Amino acid sequence: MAGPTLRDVAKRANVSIRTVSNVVNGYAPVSDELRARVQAALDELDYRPNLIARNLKQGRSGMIALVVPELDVPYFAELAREVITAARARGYVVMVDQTDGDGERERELLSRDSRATMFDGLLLSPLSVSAEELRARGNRVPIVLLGEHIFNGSFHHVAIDNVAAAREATAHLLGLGRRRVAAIGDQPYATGETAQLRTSGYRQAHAREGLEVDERLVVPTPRFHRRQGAAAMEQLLALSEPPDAVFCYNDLLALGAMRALTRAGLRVPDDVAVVGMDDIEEGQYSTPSLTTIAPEKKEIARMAVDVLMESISGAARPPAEIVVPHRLIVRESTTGQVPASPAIPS
Amino acid sequence: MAGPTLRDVAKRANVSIRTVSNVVNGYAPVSDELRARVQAALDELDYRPNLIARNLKQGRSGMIALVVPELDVPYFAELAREVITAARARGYVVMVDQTDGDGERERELLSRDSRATMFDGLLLSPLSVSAEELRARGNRVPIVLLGEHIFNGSFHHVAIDNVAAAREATAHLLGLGRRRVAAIGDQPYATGETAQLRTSGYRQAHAREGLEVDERLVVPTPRFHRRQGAAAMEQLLALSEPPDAVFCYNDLLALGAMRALTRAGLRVPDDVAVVGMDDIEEGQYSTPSLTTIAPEKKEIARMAVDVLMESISGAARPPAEIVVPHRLIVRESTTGQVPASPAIPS
DNA sequence: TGAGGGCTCTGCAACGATGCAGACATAGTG
DNA sequence: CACTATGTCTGCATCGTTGCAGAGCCCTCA
Repeated sequence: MAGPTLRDVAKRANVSIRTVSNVVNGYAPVSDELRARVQAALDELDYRPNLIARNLKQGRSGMIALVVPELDVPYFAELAREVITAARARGYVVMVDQTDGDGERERELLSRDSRATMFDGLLLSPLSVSAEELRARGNRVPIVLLGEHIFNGSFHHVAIDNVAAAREATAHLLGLGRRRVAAIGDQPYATGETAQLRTSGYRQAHAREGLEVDERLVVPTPRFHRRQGAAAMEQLLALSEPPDAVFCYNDLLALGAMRALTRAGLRVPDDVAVVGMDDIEEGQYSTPSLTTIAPEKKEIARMAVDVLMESISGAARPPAEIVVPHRLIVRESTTGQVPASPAIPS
Repeated sequence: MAGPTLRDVAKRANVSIRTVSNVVNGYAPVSDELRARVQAALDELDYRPNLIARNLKQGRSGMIALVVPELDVPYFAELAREVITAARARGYVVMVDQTDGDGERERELLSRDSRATMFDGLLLSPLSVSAEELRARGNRVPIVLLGEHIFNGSFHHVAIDNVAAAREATAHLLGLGRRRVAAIGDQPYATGETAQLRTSGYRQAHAREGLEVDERLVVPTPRFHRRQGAAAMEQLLALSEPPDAVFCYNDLLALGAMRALTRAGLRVPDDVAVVGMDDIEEGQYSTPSLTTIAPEKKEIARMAVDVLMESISGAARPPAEIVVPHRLIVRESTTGQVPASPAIPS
């Protein structure tokens, strides 16, 4: 099982271990003749460096960890993809773990014998654990938070402007003349403030138009899956005055809501217009396709990895609050117009 | 940056390094008094074991790597989720990497200085690299293949019975009285044989009914995304005698195909019935919901991790060909019937 | 009383690699 | 020709941990 070590190669080539190491790494100058001899030995034994040993010696592992609630939620899958790509570009590999939004699981990360110490840095997308808690457990590993708004600024943090994004999404619906615009996804009691920020944007959009928010149209959901979107939509349809538009706090909720609408025999957007957030690929292919707020996922990943790398190299910058651009992408679920061409979204 | 080591704790508690190690690991018996003293020192310094050093000493890293083509393809995201969960249950963490189906990237894995040596085992879902190649590069790390059929049996391999699954899917359509059943996703020239197995099942189903396959209805696609599904469907619709049903080699192709059908003003399943494969969650919520072949993803992940763990512990079993169950899930895209209740799929 | 046996605790070596300082030979310089 | 610079190559120490062998010590029992 155990492969040959530098020692084995050295013995075979009749040189010192150090010289073999030099050849492997191309470090110090080595005469052509010796290099050839060592290389031959390397090839014959099919030497592979033991990266664990190298890591120990060098004090870094070349690995970062990405912790998300659920990897099979498209937004996180797409984000993970970008993070892995960005990390690779910097010579890092990414360990991915999931917490299922379970606070316990998130806290485990910070516990004494968590594997966290194996990584040079952590990218966290926390749901339950507050920044306070994170800070309290003085972790030695640099951390960058993704997508959660943390007021006290203890950590680097990368996200879109949630208030503005929600405001624009809602304004889009109001701009279409809809007057009973519902919101699906509020989480008034959650530790994570993202949902609250979105609700706040939703309210701002109404305020700017001088409109009142009908509180019955603001539906909280414990999670952000299709299932909850459908359930919330059914609840809204049961109202005496159902909504004529819905702003959902993510695309999955929106897709669930659309499904419920279709089942109820209602047409989207004719009867009810729907907007989501995240711009997951699925929304481009749904029927109807989904109007949404698109965060620059590539940018989020790139910035997060960049900032993390910086922290790893020891730059003791004060925690940065990094805001990544987003934009509204209008599709059929609000305008009902099939784009001229191409027929297939890229 | 560097935290306290066993040495630091030992100095502080005035004991040997070895004793601190014993306390940390609960190994040898340590008197209550000493244990308390050491524990105090551990707490005061907030000691965290250096897992890299531990790994080096123990010769194992507690990490496996999962390599998939694209993490943002729902099937792989869902699979990754299960793999991570299964691995965690066995005390392992999972490094995830993507190859984008790029043969180069897959081969990189096997190259001399790939990080592969850092892991105790590899779970591979290869697209381009053949088993031959994998075997040729004698990697020292145990490997389990996912979802590719490898005839020569050089590696452990976990997958569903692709031929049977495709046959059942096609038989379902034929059983509904459809007579022009198309197939989207053939890859006659691909190294990976999965597509070919599915085509073979598709043909078997026809043969069993004594039906001829119209070769124009078998549409190859370079990849398995929504985009290719839509394109293939458009191509099929342009035929003088378009199909009345389609078997797509995965759900994404099917969703793309449905999208193209809807755009073309056709009704699913009335005009064209659609079946996919993979049972990704999206198919439950699409309009119409998608009939599909559901592989036991949990089981695939569990088996793959189990077999890998076994190889890691040195069991030199001959490469196992593990077949995981699948089943046909009938939804609206073929029967057109909205299930009575519940309205929301679980 | 003294050999034997637990119980605690310790020190050394090792995992496989790299940093560093220097050895040795050769070449260059005044 | 002595002396320094240069180019190659080597050995030792080290990263932080654990395996192993054994050192004391106290107790038991013949």
